[in-house]
Amino acid sequence: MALSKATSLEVALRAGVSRSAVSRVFTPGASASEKTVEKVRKAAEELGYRPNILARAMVSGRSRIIGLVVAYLENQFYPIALELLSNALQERGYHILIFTAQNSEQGVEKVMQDLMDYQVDGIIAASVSLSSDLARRAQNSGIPVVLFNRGQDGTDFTNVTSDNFQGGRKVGEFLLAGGHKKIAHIAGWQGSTTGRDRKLGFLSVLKEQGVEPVAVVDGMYNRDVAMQCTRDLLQQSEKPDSIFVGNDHMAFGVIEAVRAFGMQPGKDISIVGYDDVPLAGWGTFDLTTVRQPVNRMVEAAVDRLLARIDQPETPVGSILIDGDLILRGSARIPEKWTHEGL
Amino acid sequence: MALSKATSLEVALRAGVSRSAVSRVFTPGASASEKTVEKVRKAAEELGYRPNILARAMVSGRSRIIGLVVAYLENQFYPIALELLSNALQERGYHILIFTAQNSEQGVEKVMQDLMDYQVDGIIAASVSLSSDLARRAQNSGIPVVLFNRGQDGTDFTNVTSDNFQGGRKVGEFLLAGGHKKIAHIAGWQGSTTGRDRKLGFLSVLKEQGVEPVAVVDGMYNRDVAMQCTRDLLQQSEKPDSIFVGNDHMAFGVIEAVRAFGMQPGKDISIVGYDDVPLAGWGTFDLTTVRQPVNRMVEAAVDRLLARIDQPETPVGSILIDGDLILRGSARIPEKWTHEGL
DNA sequence: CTGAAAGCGCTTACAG
DNA sequence: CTGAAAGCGCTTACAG
Repeated sequence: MALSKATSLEVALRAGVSRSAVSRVFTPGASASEKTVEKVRKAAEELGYRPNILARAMVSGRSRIIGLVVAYLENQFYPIALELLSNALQERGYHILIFTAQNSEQGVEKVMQDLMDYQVDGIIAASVSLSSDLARRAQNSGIPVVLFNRGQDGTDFTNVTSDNFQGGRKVGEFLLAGGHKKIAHIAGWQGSTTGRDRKLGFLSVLKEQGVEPVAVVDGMYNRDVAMQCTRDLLQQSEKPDSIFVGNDHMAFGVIEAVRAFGMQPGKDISIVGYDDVPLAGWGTFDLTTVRQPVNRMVEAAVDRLLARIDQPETPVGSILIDGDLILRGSARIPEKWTHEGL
Repeated sequence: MALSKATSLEVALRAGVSRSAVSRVFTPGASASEKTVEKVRKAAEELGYRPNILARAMVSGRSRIIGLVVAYLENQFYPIALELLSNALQERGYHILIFTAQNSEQGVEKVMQDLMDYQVDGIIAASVSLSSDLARRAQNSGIPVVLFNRGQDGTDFTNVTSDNFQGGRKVGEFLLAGGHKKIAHIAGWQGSTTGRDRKLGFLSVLKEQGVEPVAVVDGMYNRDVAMQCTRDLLQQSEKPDSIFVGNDHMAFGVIEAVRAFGMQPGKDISIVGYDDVPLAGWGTFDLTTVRQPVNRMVEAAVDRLLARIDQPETPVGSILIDGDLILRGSARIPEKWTHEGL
């Protein structure tokens, strides 16, 4: 009944030991005799006692709280990642405190303050549009940071991404092998490394094979922008026979725009995305796309973050995770390819 | 530089006042002379001081943390709600700690313990499948709870939902006015009040007008189940000319299944959903649906929760928010209706 | 292994 | 309005 109202002192009294003993029983790795452990556990159970994490945080300097900075949950990739991150962290005894970032400079400032006010043990920044300023400032304050699905030009931070350059290359090879001649690219936001790397990888293949893209534009990771780009492309004299789109979220809009022109993806034109969010697998879109292995990305991010929390000396570093091209119906598949991927 | 490392004592020393004075300056509503405020603010600024929320929480008993229990972020309604809830709470000086619920009984138990360990000031339960057990136990421990998008048979809790019964009625009236004769319902999970109320409202209208539905099945809020139900319905001798689906997430699957039969929603058959998530507005689905006014639901939920935190005596109660039927292309629109809704 | 004591950073009656 | 003191619930050296 008196759930979580009991304090360690009350437990100590009932168990006939000191508060120190109670604390030790609830501290993994601390030494206590079998007898003590038993007495304390019994008393704790009867009183419904659980250590107050906040009090523990004060003295230990560990809040067991990870700040997650996100924005733009409309792109399905992020909620999925959030759910997996939360699960993984919960299993390790941490929880996620959400910080929704406003993009203004003021916003970054505010988020940074909030993050520090709550004494988070670490930060996962999963917002592509987030100023890397935030990461730098957290780092300066000694708070470990992991950039999730967001690269970094310098080498100051730990970041976890899929291998965007290689992913872009896979799409290039796929489209060329499929005999496409008029290839366009509606890129991810060029202010982000993900957008740039995918583009760079993609274009590097075209260049090697001597193919000049008919168009390369910035879709800004924005659905409306991507749709408008598509309409523009389809009205050109030199219509593309294929479009590589910087992420799935935009690609769904591109498919919609293509259909509005009476064209059928996979038949009249090939569309390829990036992410492989669940929607991509729906028959409605049936989108060929490069899979970002969210599970492994989450695992890596959590591993690294907790490692840096436990041992601040752990070196930072970029983690690149390989992602497969998933073949579906939205793009013509080269005859000699099996359905097993590359 | 020494961000957030400074303590109130250091600020006090530098400002030439006591720790109490510093505390008062940072406590809204506490009394301090203009002079003191000025001196303290200056010293704090120079030291980069900010009160430690965890320490404050210990003595004040207020953590400024709200536990949000969610699951199934694949249904777009939830991430959208999460983002809005987080924004609204941040504005009021609170933050969301995420608890992803596993559905097992063990899971509920674990979530409950975690929630209490972190001393959350309040709980928002936005998981339809969450055992109301959790809500009850939190309540017993004196933690205010708001059920979001989830009703409650008793009247013990504060819950915020759209007016699901009326919403169901609107769909019924709409389909009948459109001249539909063979009406089917793939309902939301019947273990939830949302699923039940929508169905009840819907069927009440049919009954009033003496129309017997051709089928009423439980779609479980599961896309695959809904698709299978659809296939079954379309293979019956008495095919439906319209289907009311318990939420948008299932409706997208229903539309897909319908198209796979070579039928066109809005022409060969009318499909109506519930929620009006962003996807519903995409041309690809163009789904007629009842809008759940997430903004207002979030506002109400936050208002009520914070009210109960500040004044535990605040009575609980159900809040019903009216939602409009949004007319789009997936269902035949009665001739006499304008496009302005009901 | 165990307990007494100090301390984490803050707020809140209590006097003045 | 202001400061000294006590205390929030816990952990961690320090002796024993």
